Amino acid sequence: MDPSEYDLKFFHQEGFHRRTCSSCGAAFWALGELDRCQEDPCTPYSFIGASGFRRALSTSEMRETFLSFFEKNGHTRIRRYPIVARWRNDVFFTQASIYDFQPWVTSGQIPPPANPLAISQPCLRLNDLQEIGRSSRYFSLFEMMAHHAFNRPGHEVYFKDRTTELCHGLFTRELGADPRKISYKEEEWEGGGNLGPSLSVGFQGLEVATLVFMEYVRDGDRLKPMPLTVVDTGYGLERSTWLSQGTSTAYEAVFGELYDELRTVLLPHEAAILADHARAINFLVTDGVVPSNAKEGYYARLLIRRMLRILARAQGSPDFLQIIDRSGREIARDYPEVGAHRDDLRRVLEAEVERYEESIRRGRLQVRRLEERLEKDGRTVGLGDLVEWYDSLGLPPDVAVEELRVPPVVPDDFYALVAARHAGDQPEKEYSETGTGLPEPPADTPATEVLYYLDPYTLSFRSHVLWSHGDWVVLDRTYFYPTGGGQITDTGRLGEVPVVEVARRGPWVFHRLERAQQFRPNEEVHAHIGAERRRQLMAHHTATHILNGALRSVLGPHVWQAGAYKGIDVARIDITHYRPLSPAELREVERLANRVVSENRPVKSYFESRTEAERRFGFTLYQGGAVPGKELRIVEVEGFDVEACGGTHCTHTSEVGAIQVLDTDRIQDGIVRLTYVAGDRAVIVREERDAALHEAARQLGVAPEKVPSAVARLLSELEEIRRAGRQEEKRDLGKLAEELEADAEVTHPVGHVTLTVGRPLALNRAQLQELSRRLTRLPGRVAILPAESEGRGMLFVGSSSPEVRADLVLEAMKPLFAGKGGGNPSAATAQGEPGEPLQNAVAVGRQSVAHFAQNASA
RNA sequence: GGGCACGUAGAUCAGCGGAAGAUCGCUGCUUUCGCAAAGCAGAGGUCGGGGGUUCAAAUCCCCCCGUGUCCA
Repeated sequence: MDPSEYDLKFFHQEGFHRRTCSSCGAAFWALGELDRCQEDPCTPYSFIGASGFRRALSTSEMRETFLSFFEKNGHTRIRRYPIVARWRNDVFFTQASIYDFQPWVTSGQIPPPANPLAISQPCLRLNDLQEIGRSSRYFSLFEMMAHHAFNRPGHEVYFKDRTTELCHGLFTRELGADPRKISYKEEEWEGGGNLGPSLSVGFQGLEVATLVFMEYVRDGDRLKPMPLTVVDTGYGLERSTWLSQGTSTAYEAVFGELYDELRTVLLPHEAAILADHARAINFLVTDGVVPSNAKEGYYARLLIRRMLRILARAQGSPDFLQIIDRSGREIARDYPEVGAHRDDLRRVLEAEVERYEESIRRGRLQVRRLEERLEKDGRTVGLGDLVEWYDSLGLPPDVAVEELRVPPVVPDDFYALVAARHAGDQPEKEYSETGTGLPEPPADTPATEVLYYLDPYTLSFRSHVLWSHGDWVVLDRTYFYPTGGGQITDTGRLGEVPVVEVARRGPWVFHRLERAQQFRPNEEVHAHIGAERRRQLMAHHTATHILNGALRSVLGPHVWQAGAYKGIDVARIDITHYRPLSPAELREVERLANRVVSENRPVKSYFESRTEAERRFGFTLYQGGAVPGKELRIVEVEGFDVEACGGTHCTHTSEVGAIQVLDTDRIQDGIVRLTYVAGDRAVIVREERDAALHEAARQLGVAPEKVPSAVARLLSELEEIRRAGRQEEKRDLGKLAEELEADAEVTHPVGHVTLTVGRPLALNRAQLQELSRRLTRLPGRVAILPAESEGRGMLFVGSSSPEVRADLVLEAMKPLFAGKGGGNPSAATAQGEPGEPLQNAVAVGRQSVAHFAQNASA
């Protein structure tokens, strides 16, 4: 980066000088005679025991000081975004304040909610978990305070000079830091293909803020200026608070009493981890994460299990749920939404604790069993076993060791060994963007005016062709709904040509025709939307909102929509929930949903500013995931459910007709799918089910409500018949065995072996086996049993004599009837040719038995 | 999204190419005033599903489904 990038007017006006750190060699700007940058490790912490600022502040006070300072300086205060970044598909969590505005705002596609703005954004970073408690300043969840400005050409808000001036003003005038102890270190920032200069703000050994100026796009080796430049700042709330208090670690400053209490029964780093994780878990679950074994849910589980492991080791430590609750109350002072659903949060976590305990219980059993088995072979459990147990059973090594009589030594790099097992894992597949198959109209093509938002009942309209290519047509205005938000496309026709698909990309709505048709630019077309299909889609979409509301009401506010599909035949909603729905829960959900339908509540769809909508309804608006834009389209089922949604909806709930859930399914740990129908489909499904039930009743000759008991009776009868059949077969075989034994050949005096030879009967393998078993029940018995069925010959040899090995007898017989097979000393079987060869084989079998019996006794 | 482990009697699991087992629980009998316990006897299994290899598959291979777990 060119040094001139950092050569700010502000620095010169204030009398800053550019220096080089004598320790790390970095260039920095400072007022006084500093010869090192003011960051660790070049400068040691100098605020421990003495506040670096005018006075000690709590995190609340620090946050408020920051936000009101920037308000005074022309910024708009913005509410926090969820820490689960639902509006992005490249990350799970909000890891910096700028994530809130990526990608739509930073790319210029939509305007920011305010400009400039100030925010304090809770962020989650889980890559340095091991640092928490070891280092004195790491957190999994931290708040990044920030002021952002988005500069468009011709509308510059502010950039480097003003940013630095504001930063300096905050620390010196507002917070009272000694201006001569601040250093602005020159750095480079790069991310997401963008880059620019940045300044790292150091004070008394601590990096307290970073000022990033997103300015360039990387284009090969060259840098291109960005059309929209962005001021991206980040001020650590926890670090600033720590600095103001001068406590020995940041944890004491941030977690206060809770940390002190935990400290009395636990080691310092354990107390820090517990307080830290408890705060992160509160935010995670509040923002809609249900602990699970996949995706964002796994990180919640990871944090929970880390806490539980520490608590399991420590004697007399407080209860997990109590710690969570204590932490939650603390957070609720600043973020009331975190405290609002404490009971629900407790239920979610209770379920998770149970699952953990079950895992550990199973793990312990497994460990004990395996050690016993190994001991029989004179072996012991090795380190590899521990790694395997952790990886596949989730059993931590320290727990496994407790169960072992002869435990292996657990090395410090145990978790590196686990990681090594995952070295060859495939990375996640690239996300494929939708709408990429669409043609590209000329850039100056005007936008399509979308009218389906205004009136979902207009199904016939006039419009003009803006552009057409092959079978794709872009209109100047349209009521056609393009696939989106889980709702599938409208169909219909343009003039006489059927429209089979509608898609949206950028400012245009594309209509795909059944066949290519050339339209003149500006040609007027009469468009008609397929009414029945649209009506069904509207019913399904409104039903989805009603069900979602009912699910949240019945199961609790941890329920979030994790995906949805509104088709013609069925609709689906996936929700976050920690266990399968019980039949009683499902019944309650269905009843509530249908009551809302029959109450005929108005369903209002309207646009509202994002800020106002979020203020009124909170983030549960974003059930459908990301919704860009300054204005949100709100769909409100009056008094029941409010969501930001772009779909077409009924105007009254009674138009939904009825909601019938067809099936529930656990599609992933922590995600339950409901498949359902509404509107005309619900009627049809009900008719079909009714007809099927009546047909079953007719065939059974009972009333429909008696079908279950009739079927149950039928099934038990069937079972009885099968049992009787099996017994009869046994009896038959028993009789046959007696017959055969009656004319058994007794070979003696040699060998004391009694040989029974059967006749070729139509018996299968299992029957022959059973017969042989009966014939060789007494010691010293040998049976040679031929059978013929389906043109094939079969032989079974059974022996209870140690002198005559069934497999060797069979071996002698095999060549005579082209038999293939084998067995063991007590039973052997082969298949081959039937008829005479089989008879010959039997004859050889007799000789073979005699031979073995004689040799043995000789 | 990927790796690994696991699906066998109501429960917990063993068996890992040649005749489906153990422990607990269940039923009946013996014993007891009754219960528990003990002894004896018995019932209970499409060995997750579907393909394949083999004379023969719970067992080996492939594909699904389900569960658990670790990691992104």
